[in-house]
Amino acid sequence: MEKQGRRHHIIPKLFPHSVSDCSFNASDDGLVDATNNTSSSNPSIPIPIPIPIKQLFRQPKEIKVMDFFSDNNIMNDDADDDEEPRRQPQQDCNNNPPAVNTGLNLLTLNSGISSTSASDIHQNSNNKLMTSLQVELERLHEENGELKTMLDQMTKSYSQLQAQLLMAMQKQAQNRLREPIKCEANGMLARQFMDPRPSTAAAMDHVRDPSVAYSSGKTPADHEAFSSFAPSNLNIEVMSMERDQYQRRLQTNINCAEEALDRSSQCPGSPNYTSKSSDPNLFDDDNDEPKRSTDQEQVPVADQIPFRKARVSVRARSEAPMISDGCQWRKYGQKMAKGNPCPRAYYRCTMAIGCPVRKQVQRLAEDKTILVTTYEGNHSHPLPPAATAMAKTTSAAAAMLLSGSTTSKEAHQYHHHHLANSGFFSNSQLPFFTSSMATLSASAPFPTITLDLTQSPMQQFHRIPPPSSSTFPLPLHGYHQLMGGLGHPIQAPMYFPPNYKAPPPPAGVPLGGQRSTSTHDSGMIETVGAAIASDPNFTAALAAAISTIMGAPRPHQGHQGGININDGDIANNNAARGVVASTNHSPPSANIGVPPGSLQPGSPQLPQSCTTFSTN
DNA sequence: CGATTTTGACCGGCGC
DNA sequence: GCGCCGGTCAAAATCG
Repeated sequence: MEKQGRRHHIIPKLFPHSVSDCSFNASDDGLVDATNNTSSSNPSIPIPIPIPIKQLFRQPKEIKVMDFFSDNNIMNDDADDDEEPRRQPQQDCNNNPPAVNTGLNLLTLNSGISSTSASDIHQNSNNKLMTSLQVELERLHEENGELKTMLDQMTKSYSQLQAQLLMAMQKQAQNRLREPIKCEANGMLARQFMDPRPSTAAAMDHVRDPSVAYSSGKTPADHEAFSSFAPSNLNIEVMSMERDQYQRRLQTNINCAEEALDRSSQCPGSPNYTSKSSDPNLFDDDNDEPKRSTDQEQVPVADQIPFRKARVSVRARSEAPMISDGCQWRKYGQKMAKGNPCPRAYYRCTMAIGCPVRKQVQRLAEDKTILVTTYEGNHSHPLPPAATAMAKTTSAAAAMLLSGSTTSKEAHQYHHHHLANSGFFSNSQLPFFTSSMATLSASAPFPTITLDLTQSPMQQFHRIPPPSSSTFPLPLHGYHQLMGGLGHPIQAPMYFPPNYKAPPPPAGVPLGGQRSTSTHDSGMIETVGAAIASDPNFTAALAAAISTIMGAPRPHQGHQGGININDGDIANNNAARGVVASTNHSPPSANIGVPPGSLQPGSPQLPQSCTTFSTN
């Protein structure tokens, strides 16, 4: 957590007055105070910064900017200052020589003409005024165009984020089905670590969407109503208990989470900058009654669960101090973590001033060849292709995690019975992502999804989570955060309608073998494919997982022919061996010439560009 | 000389 | 209240 006192220290330095090219927020609540940022050229024109739509609509003063096209306001910079006597250009021209300095020095042209009559002077002054007004008009047109562009961008962003919310809502519905089993193993701890914002968002959609609607009150009757949402064969009691916690979070999230999270990581322009900033319908603090459940009651602050940021942790074998993920990072600290002889390095993204994304890099104490990179926050800037690929890949892995990442037998069964047949996010979508590759650690101080790219498929399949870290499917909350956490929007194919309901398990369809031909599957594959194909650096880590998994029996193999990835067919690539062979603890670059014998039988081959980790 | 890294100090959260 | 620990800051050092 950042120190508040120091934050205010830094903000002026990080956020200069000119923010036309900034897409981040400077205020603690994650929003730019547009009223305090006025253009130097024209105080009436708001700076073209990504102001949340809600704020735009809340600021009629700024909408009045368009009134500058009227003659009455042309010479009056402050359109709202009605008390100040307006200067009437025509009147001034009639009574006095033009006293308005237009800054164009138009008078000098006529200063030498002494024989001009009063009417000529009048006409000249009118011409000057017209010229100045035209200049002003053009300028305002340009600024208006910029504002329109901004609005369009925000509208697009809002649409994307709405899709995210819908998807999150659906995933949460699925998680609710999955939750009882998880609770058996993890108790109620899991929910505690969930990122609240998606919960809020999803809850909002629950209210809207009758397909997943359930009461958000806390009365026993509501418990029943909520429990009725779950299948009868589930642990209703646990669901109800969890719902209590969920509702507390919902309450507090509405009031506080956005602020808390935005303070930490959200920025306008960030993919996750949804929520209150870009969606006035969802997070209007003043007029959000229709968005909330009518029977909600305020939860005391004491009941509020501290909000924690979700993190994405990627494990990969690398001798390099840091794997390249396409972003620029600046190291700002290093600490010796307890229980690990290897120092933990702290980096922050420097691709944009004020980008809140940070990452930690540390080697595992158990295996120092494994590099653990933990990402936190949302980028406030466009990502380069490599970073986008990284994000896509991670999100794809997260999707796979959501599809059924569990380590318990029960959960697997449950996943198979209730989720795998849904057709979405089934394990068969991405054969190279086994369920246990991505896990969420409940023992971590933050909800952390861990993408383990270091283990062989059999290891992963039979992996037993360490006692200190229980694993369970990443709930929606974390997933939603994850999607934005790495600074990328959710891919369109990952969206499914809010009223979607998992179809009943088709008889005779093997579990996990259902091969959906929907665009969701193909979209997922494309997403991951693009990620793999476009990032030769992160591919190195990912290729390890791909190669090892594809080289082993796939219990949920249903995707014949593996993955088609653009022009790079992983199955025919060579270079995964380099990563696979990284288990020999040799520098990755030395793995290029690894004999085929070091590969697992059937290991795919990746381009040689994938054989090395790029180091920073 | 600017950018980046290093490193000790500081702060807040948390458990005892 | 105290100490531990994780995380961050910022001055100094280093790098390119």
